Order: sequence, then C-alpha cells, then structure tokens
Amino acid sequence: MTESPEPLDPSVERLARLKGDRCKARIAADRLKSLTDQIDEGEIAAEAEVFRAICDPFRLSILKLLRDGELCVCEIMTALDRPQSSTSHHLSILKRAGLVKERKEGKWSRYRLADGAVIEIMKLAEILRGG
Amino acid sequence: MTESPEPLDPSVERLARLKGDRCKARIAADRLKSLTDQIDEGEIAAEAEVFRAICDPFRLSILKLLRDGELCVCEIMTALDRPQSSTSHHLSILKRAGLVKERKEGKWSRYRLADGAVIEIMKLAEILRGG
DNA sequence: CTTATATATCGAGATGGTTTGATACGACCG
DNA sequence: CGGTCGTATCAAACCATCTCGATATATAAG
Repeated sequence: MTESPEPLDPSVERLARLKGDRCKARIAADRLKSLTDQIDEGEIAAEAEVFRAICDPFRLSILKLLRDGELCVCEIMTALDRPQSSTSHHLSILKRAGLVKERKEGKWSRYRLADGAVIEIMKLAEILRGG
Repeated sequence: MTESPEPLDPSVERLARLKGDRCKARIAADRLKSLTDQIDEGEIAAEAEVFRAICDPFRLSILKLLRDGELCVCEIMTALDRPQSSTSHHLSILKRAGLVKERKEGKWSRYRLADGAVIEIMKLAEILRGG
C-alpha cells in the first residue's frame, strides 16, 4: 500500500484522482467542505428571492420609476402602458420581496422604494451589464 | 366648455379623472412621460439579465463559493453535490451574463468572479433580505 | 490508437412564471 | 342605498426554465 488504506467517501475519491494524491485530496475536500458549511440554504433562498423579484424587465422598470418618488398603481400602469391586473400583480411580488412599500390612502395604493439599497443594487447591475 | 376642448390621449384622460383637472392631468402625464423616456428598453433587458442570472439558488451558491477564489467545474459540483451537466449549464449562464470568467487549463475549466461588483451586489441582497 | 477524464451540449419531462380578461373587494359620491 | 372608480385576486393559456441522463468533444495518458 503506497497510500492511505482508509476508505474515503466518493467525492474525496474524485478529488484524489484530480489531485493525484490522497493527502492533497483530503485537504482539498476539507477546504470545499468549509466553504459549503458557510452557505446557509435558507439565506440563499431568501437572497435569491430578492434577485428573482428584480429579474423581470417590467418589475425592474417599476423600480426605476419609483426612484423619483411615490406613485400609485394607476400612474405606473399608465406610464408603462400595461394592464392593471399585471401591474398590481408585479407590485405584490416586489412588496413580498421587501423591495417596495405600500401606503393606502383612500382608494389609492401608493408605492415607494423600501430602502436606498434598492437604488444601489440597480447601480451595480448597470456597472455589471458592461456599461 | 369649462375646460380645454383639445383632444387628449386616453392615458391623459385617465389622469384627468384622477386629478379632477385637465391642466393638472397634463402636468402629471408630462411628468410620467419624462420618467418613461429615461428608461431605455435595451438597458432594462440587459440589467434584468444580470439579476436573472443570480436569481437561481444554485447559481447564487456558485457565486458565493467563488468569493474565495477560482474553482473548476469538478470542484463546484463536488462542493454543492450536483450533477455535472447541471453545474456546467449554470456556469454557462453566469458566464453569458458577465458574472464569472473562464480560464481553460488543460482539460480543466476554471471559473472565477468577473468583477468585485458581484460581491457587492450579493452584500446588498443580504441587507435587503432583512438580515 | 485506445482509454480515461473533464467539460459541454442535447433532449424530454417536470416545474414554475407571466399575461390577460374576468371577477371580487372597498372606498368614495350621488 | 346604487354606482363608479381604484385595486386586488382568480383562472387558464402560454412560455421559459430547471433537471438529469445520455451523448459529444477535447485533452491527456498509456
């Protein structure tokens, strides 16, 4: 036996072939394990929901409109030329994701950005888009 | 005729009822128009693609792994315990969106974050998620 | 040249999201 | 009250995306 006879789990076996050395493989496996341990599945899901809310072109347009201040559903649907039901539905998605806040005033529902971070996150997308 | 007899387009008519005054309606319509004019459909689509790339939990996990440095496909699929074809597919989506870069080395493809802005955008999502 | 390994691509099934008109709910006004 | 207006919700058609096994490509090794 030139190398450790101890049984290794399949993923370490893979890395052993990759590294050509069981010892290095274990170190690599431990490193990967410590990285995955840092990742909480619940956090990932919650953060992904934020991105999922912004990833629709219509919803992103709504957020850009709201940079200049509060608007009601009626104004948003007029500005973006979309059906009322669609506008209301997408606003509810943005609200559930915590990106906008609602303020009821008589029969109107007025929406505004929930946090300055929403503006920041849009700026970063502009940078990443290659502009 | 107590008010302007000029024909107004339907969206201004809507706002006229909303504001109860054709003059105010026109001002509001002009404001909305100037807001929508600032929005370029191509930019919106490009930026939405960035968010669409990050909105999948698996892809977000990949990006979090890559914060600590370059990894090959084999290491990522091992760390996250996913099929190879799926891992490769999602990496191609991240690459197309400009979030990661690829470096070929022999038979390996090593991936890394394309820009520090990717880390920043993930930090903002952590803030927004309510944490 | 044959084999093995790492990665990419393909295809079918399953799943989830978007769109739209229709409908329901609530607030205001006569 | 009854009607109108703003908004929310519903349901169904349509479309995009995720998954995962199978296959293809490419590089290295024997």
